[in-house]
Amino acid sequence: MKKILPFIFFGSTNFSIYVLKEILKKYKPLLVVTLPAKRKERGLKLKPNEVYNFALKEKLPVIELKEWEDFKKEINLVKPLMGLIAGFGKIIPKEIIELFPKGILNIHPSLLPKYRGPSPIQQTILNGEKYSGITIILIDELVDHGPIIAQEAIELKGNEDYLKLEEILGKLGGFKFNQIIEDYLEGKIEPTKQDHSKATYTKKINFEDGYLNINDDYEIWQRKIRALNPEPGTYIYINLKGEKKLLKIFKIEKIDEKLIDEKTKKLNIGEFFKFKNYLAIKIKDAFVLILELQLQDRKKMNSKEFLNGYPLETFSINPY
RNA sequence: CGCGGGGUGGUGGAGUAGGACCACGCGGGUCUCAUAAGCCCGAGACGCCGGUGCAAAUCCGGCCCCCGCAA
Repeated sequence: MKKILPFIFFGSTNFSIYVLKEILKKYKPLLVVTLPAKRKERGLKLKPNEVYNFALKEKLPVIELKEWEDFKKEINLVKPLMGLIAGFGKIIPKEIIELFPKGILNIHPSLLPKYRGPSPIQQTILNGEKYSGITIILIDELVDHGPIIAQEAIELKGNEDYLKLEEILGKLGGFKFNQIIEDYLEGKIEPTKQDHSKATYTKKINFEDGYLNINDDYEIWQRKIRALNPEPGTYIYINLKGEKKLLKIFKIEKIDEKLIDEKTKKLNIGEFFKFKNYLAIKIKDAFVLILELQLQDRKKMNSKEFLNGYPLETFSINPY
């Protein structure tokens, strides 16, 4: 039987859902708080909020946070002992934190103090880290800065993509929370200060970060592709019938040089060629087989299909 | 009403008024010791509704769907 823990859960991303799902195996929150559905994407349509829908499906009380003032009233009604944030996306003001007797915990998908900020998962992959993990902290007024309650590391295989790592860390975060929360509430865990001198920060990922440069190493390409899909995507530019077009790249493989014929070996960086009917390109230190791609305005497809419609001689690299 | 691109045989594309074309795939045949090879033959398509025209994939209006960017 699920135990009701007197806490409020704050979350608004897929990471939040993974965490919450795991917690629900053992506990139920008093309330789920998420950010209001925003008008976004093509046509600025109202995009349904995943966490909100998830909470409804699980029959959990859920509200959308609009004004902090209104939220204060909600707190007075619910009377939570503590809060838990996992992928919320909004900074909680000090005066709100103070309304929770046991404070607000945050499950952050990195080994703090490394990778504070908005894109810890992406940065972990981009930097080719061997380890990742989650940290549960007690929040203070600064972002990802509060003392550590618990931490759990995992070893990375080196082939995780963003979605996979988000899932792994989300589940791990929820699991760890379940393990320690009763001890925490009973005062058996003493929070330890982060070593702020070792802190590193991540920034918001933007579209430009997904650009794949033909003068970069294969390793960089492959990390970017794993870290930055599906959002914001990784891409190169090509000239197609006299026009510059965006070409998104979703899946690549390094071609074993032993399988490359003499003629292909002489290609310059940035030249395309055909390998086993798939599209391939020479970059700085490798011959790269492009498996899945998407031309601007068209659907995602494999490069065999792409070459049916756009033979090799109809396009070339546009190096920015 | 954020900006923009697009819906053509099974797949990817070309085609802005008058014989619907190309590549891959598929079926049949043929060549080969053999082949995801080559050659020959073949089936198969213009998102939906309406309008203008002698004539519409192509022009006009409405609808549906897909996609890139931006936020």
